[in-house]
Amino acid sequence: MRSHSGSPGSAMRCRAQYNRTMPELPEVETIARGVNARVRGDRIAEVWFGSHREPFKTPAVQQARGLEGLTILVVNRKGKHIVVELGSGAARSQHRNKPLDRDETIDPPTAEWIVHLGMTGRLLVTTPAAPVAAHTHARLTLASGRELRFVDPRRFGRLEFRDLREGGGFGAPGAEPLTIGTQAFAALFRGRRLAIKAALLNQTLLAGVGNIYADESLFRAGVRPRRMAGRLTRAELERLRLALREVLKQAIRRGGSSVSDYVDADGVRGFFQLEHRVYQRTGEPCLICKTPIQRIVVAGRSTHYCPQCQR
DNA sequence: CATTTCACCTGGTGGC
DNA sequence: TGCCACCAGGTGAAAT
Repeated sequence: MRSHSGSPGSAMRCRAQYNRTMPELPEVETIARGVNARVRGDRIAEVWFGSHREPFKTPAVQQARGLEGLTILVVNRKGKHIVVELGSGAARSQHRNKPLDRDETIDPPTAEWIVHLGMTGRLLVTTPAAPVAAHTHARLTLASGRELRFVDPRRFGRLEFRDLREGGGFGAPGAEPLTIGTQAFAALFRGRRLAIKAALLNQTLLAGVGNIYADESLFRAGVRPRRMAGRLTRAELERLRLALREVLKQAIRRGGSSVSDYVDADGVRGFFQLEHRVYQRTGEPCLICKTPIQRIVVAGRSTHYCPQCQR
């Protein structure tokens, strides 16, 4: 057993280890927007799947068969999932010269391609000639000549194909943190006996919050990560809701400017690191009160907080 | 049922 | 130089 907390060496090691932000709600939102801008309206001409084992929720053969020939109507986000709406594209020609808004579809979708990036997944739009990165698991050749590629070294990502004629569309189980209201937010945690941090990470309650934004929002709300969720006061819950919304919005704003870098190149880089007030700042002084930031483990995840500012 | 723990997976890193 | 243990974390299954 080796303790980590407080050692400046370990904090630096952690930082150096990741030059890419984990895909949580803001990153997925940014990626979905970027990919949408590049591929909407394009037709999937040919599909290649590379992995033999199972990073896929739907078997690769079935996905390939389903995807080929369909037109990408729009790319959206639900929680941490990227949802690619697909249709026959039959009506496409009538609209060829008409600019499309993000949420406008040409015709009703007949299928969906769900992409979850896991920890290290990337969804890239490239030329077919672009070098194929290691751990490329899927390549969708588009009629325009571009390629949509799914790359995921750690294989925590998931790909799923849904035929909407056979079943319903994908719905994230949890509420959207950007739009949930005061009462509904409070109701999520009522009577719950687990740590608030664990509750924030539970995707069936809130969809899209991961380790970074859980820590950052708890810091901004002044709430300790280990507090029992059901024991938070109304005021604390409202502070948390607003802090979470604010921190996610801020990250999305920041991400917007780096979309082009991301989609064509190599990942979500430098999105939000500079804004981190507690995440991976173990041992460094709190930006408010100078108290060293503490690292503990909650719900099996490294958790960072200020013992002075968070009660 | 609610909650907790753990396996999955790879690359970067430090220690020896 | 090389080898190896450790660790990051989203998710879902298994355990409690």
